[in-house]
Amino acid sequence: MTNRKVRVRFAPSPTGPLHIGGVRTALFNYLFAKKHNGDFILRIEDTDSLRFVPGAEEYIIEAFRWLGLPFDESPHTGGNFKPYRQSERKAIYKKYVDRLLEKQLAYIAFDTPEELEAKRKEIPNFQYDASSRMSMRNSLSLPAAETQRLTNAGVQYVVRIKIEPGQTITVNDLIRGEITVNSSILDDKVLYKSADELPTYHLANIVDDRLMEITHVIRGEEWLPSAPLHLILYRYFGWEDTMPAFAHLPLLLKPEGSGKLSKRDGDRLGFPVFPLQWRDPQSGETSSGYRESGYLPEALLNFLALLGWNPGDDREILSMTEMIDLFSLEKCSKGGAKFDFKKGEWFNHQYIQLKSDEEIAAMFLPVLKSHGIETTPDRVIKAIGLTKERVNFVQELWEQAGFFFAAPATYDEKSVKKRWKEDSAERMSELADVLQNTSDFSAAGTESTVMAWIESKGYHTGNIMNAFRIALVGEAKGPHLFDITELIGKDETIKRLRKAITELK
RNA sequence: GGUCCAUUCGUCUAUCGGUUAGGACACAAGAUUUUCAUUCUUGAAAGAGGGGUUCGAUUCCCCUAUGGACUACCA
Repeated sequence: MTNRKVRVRFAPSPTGPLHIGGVRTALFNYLFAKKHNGDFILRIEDTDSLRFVPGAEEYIIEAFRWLGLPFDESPHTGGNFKPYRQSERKAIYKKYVDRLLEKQLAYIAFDTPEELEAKRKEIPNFQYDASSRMSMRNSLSLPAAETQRLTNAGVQYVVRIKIEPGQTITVNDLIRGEITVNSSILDDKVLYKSADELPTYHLANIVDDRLMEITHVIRGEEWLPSAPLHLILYRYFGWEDTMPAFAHLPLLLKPEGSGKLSKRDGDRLGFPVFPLQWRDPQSGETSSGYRESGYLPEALLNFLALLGWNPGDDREILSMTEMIDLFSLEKCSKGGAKFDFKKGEWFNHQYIQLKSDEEIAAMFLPVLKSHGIETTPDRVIKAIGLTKERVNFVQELWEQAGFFFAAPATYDEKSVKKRWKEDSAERMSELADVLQNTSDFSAAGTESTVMAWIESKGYHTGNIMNAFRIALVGEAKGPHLFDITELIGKDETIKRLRKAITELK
């Protein structure tokens, strides 16, 4: 087992958009695989025909493409272990179900959902197991001929695993150590449904992991309670020698209060819980996505990686190669992590600073266009160089740099009240004249001209400059004033001064 | 209810028996600045509680409390 090639899988169920917790699970799988030069596989677990949502699989594929986590094998990229969609593996599962039945490690049960529900109402804490199975309708309690008659008649049934009570089951978890339970607390889980000829998760999971030669199962903590069942299944099949190692990741929790992270939290606090925007085909309801909210995939991944894992030192900004290099399951924490989206915003800020002005400009161009701005790439790049350090998201660039491309439509009331003095209109008028006669309109040239003028007149620098800023920007914000004048140019600068003079008086 | 898992600043975390318990986000103050930000500096901020083991426990064990997951013919 030690010399087997590392192979891990991410196995989502196409029942809706990918949850951010799922993205993190996938990321950890990816990091682990790449760290060990192994394979990262996508397997679509669509064994629940009732909950299938159209478009969900495409969403998953698109999300991973955006995130930049390529699969070595998947329903779309193919591979040596196809098919990778469980609904296409029906025949395979049937074979293994029959094997369990033959070895009498599983049995056929005819109890209908209604009967089971009635039973649960009748008996508190009812469990379908060794203590109760003989009083139910199944191939263990019924005469063989009757079982035969019912199946022949096409009566729907399920196959249940036959759990031997009183056994001590110990599962070794790479993150948590040994977990021991008594098999008596396990119930005879359904492995297969005749209704759709599909297995349930538990059976499909074991069979596929075996057949696909998965070496490590890295999944969320919600699977911990069923790990003993999976171990028993491996034993029943006689596959314990190649059984994958298990690692159960801590859960992502609500930012405040208690409970696991849900879509509602995102709506309430204003952050996405899905990588991409999702429109529910049933309700038509739209949920926001990280991509549409302006997150850079690298930033999202870096942020997510540090929720439940640390590199072993104080570094926080880590490239994908660094994360792969440093990753280890031993460094994963055991406790759940509250989702601090504020820190996610900070990560995005950091990654925006890491990008070149050209790259950011390319992302900002559509935003400008949406505001009806036509301009040259060169101007956009320069404007971004002056403003990107102020923003967490590309979209915010409009607030911080929009005035480079359009004169203020309105003037911020507060700023005007505080900075636009009684004599401001008069001073700005004089300033406009001074600028009109300035030949060198570079930032340095304009600055020395204006400063000399202020000094010669004995004006208060702050008063002049603040009023000037309001005229150009519309409020008391923005980068160095003469960087703005240089970029918007002489004509526009003077035009904005005149406009402010008439509008603010 | 039962089973399992977890528990260090508000949050993410470091610490693998001996530390002034470190870093980051958020927060506060200060510096810088012609504005607002950024940036920089500084500050406040933690071992759930109780028993053990030990010369010595945040660290190991037990109990309690709290939180979480699971308990479907869902994954």
